[in-house]
Amino acid sequence: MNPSIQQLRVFIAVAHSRSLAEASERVHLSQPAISIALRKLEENVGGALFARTSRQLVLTPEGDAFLPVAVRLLNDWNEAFEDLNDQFSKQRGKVTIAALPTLAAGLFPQVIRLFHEAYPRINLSLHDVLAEQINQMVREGRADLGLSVPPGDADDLTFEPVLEDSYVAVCPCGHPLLAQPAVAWGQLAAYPFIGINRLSSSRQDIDRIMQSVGERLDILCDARQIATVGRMVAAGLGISVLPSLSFRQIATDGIAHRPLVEPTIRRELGMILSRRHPPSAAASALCQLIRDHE
Amino acid sequence: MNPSIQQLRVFIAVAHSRSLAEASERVHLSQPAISIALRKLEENVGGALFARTSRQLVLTPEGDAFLPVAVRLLNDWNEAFEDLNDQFSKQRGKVTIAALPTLAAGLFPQVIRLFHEAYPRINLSLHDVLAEQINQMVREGRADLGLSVPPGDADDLTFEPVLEDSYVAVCPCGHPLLAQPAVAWGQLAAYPFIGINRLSSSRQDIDRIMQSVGERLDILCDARQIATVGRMVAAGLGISVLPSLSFRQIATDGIAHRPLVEPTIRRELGMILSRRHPPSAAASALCQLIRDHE
DNA sequence: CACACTTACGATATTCGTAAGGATT
DNA sequence: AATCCTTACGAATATCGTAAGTGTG
Repeated sequence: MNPSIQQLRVFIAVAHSRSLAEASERVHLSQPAISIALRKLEENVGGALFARTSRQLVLTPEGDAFLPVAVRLLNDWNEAFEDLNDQFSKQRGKVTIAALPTLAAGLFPQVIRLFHEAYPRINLSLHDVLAEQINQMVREGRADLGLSVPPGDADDLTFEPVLEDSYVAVCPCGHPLLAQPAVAWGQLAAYPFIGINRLSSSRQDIDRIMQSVGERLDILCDARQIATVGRMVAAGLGISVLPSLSFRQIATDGIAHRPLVEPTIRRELGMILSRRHPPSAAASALCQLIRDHE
Repeated sequence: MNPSIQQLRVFIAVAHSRSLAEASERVHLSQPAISIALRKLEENVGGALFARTSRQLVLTPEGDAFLPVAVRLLNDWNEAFEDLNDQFSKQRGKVTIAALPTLAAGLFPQVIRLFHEAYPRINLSLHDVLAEQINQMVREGRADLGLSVPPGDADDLTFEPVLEDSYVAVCPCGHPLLAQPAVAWGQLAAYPFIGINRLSSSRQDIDRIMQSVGERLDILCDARQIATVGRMVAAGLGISVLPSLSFRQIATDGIAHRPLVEPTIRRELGMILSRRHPPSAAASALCQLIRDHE
């Protein structure tokens, strides 16, 4: 009662070759199979697509008018499913990532390179934004994947830890704090401090910890870019605290770092996914690569 | 290995209702059938279209992107086959007829009315042209059907007789020939003659017959329109010969007719079809109606 | 008789519905 | 307990290939 894709393929092959025998080779079917498929199709549409003369087939006017429609139908069909298949076989696709600047610059270059080698035709789009925006983008489906600190109370987001980072004190060379193997958080209050963006997750961590040890930073100024913090410290304006991953990015002559202790803070970093928006195949592949990376 | 139309239907129904149970009602299938069809489709395309959470289904990004494509695919599919079905069920279509002017005006009005009553949505297009042009139009597929005299030596045309006509002598009232019950061809030569277009099949018939009886018409003039012939005869300019079908069309006061004998000619009229171009369903229906008409 | 399409028939695959089995609210 | 999805299984259907049949050049 219902025409099938296969019947459409048969019709097109027969119409183009005007012969069942030749069509059977194109479609990789036996000649009788072609004959029957064509007959079934004609029963389905309620009339003859071909006029059977003695030894050859001729398209009826209806068949002739239907042929281009059938070709378009089949092409659209194939194209649609090839597209879909490409996406699932990760030969095509797009992944949008929202990552903390620290991770965007720190973890990303290596991961991106590996991913691009594995799936060269998948497009990667990276947004380096702050933690709250990351949560929002993942929540709204504007990003497939977030790379950030745990999202806290958001029950529509999942967090999967990937690596742990720690905070380090960053000082200009020759600074007294560098004489120690490690620096206690409480000691930071004694020096001018170069802060990073108050909205950033690390800054909020830092403020919270200082509060918990009962001290207050002597903040000289805040910078939005980590590199700026590095240069200001190198210039001797003050000291700072950075996640060690961030420090690695700006490590240059003139500054040095010491681990921060009392308390020793582990900063958990990982992947954020939405519960409401399932990950695409490409995004899942990237997640798996990130998991396997460490 | 190959997705099916039914699987596409299921996918769309599930995507729109976000529930297998509800989709099963739309598609008129059992719930397990929906579940399996969806799973098969996902196997076919190589990835998940839905993310199965505890009790509800959520489209994956791939499924979400595919949904509008699937809808378009299915709509195109349905539309194409509905069109085709309409053509075969004669609910739509077009028939182009090439007919001799005699038949176009004589046979046609009744047949057209019957056909249009039976198949109101089929478009009829009529070309009243001469016999040679009819043959050419049918041969080239520009007309589905010819209504004419037998096409002679054309082996790519078929002729099916429908009715026979005879020739009549047409005279103004009071003309001496009207005194007889029938007129012999040989008697025509004695009076001024109003001819019809030399290229028309009836004229060629007439000339041939006159030659065979060894007489020559005294041709006053030729007219292209049969109505013109009628008026000229009525005006007393001369007599004429017309197929009786044609005479009926122009029968008015002032002219009368008598059958032509010696020889008694039967003019065969019928349908011309192409051997190379099979008739459309609509054209076949018209042919059948014409056959049944007499 | 060779060629091209059709029919016949048995084997395989797909699809469906009923019934039973989880899992979640 | 109720709801929803999944799995299991037997039946109906569809599709295919081999083989035999039909008709034309």
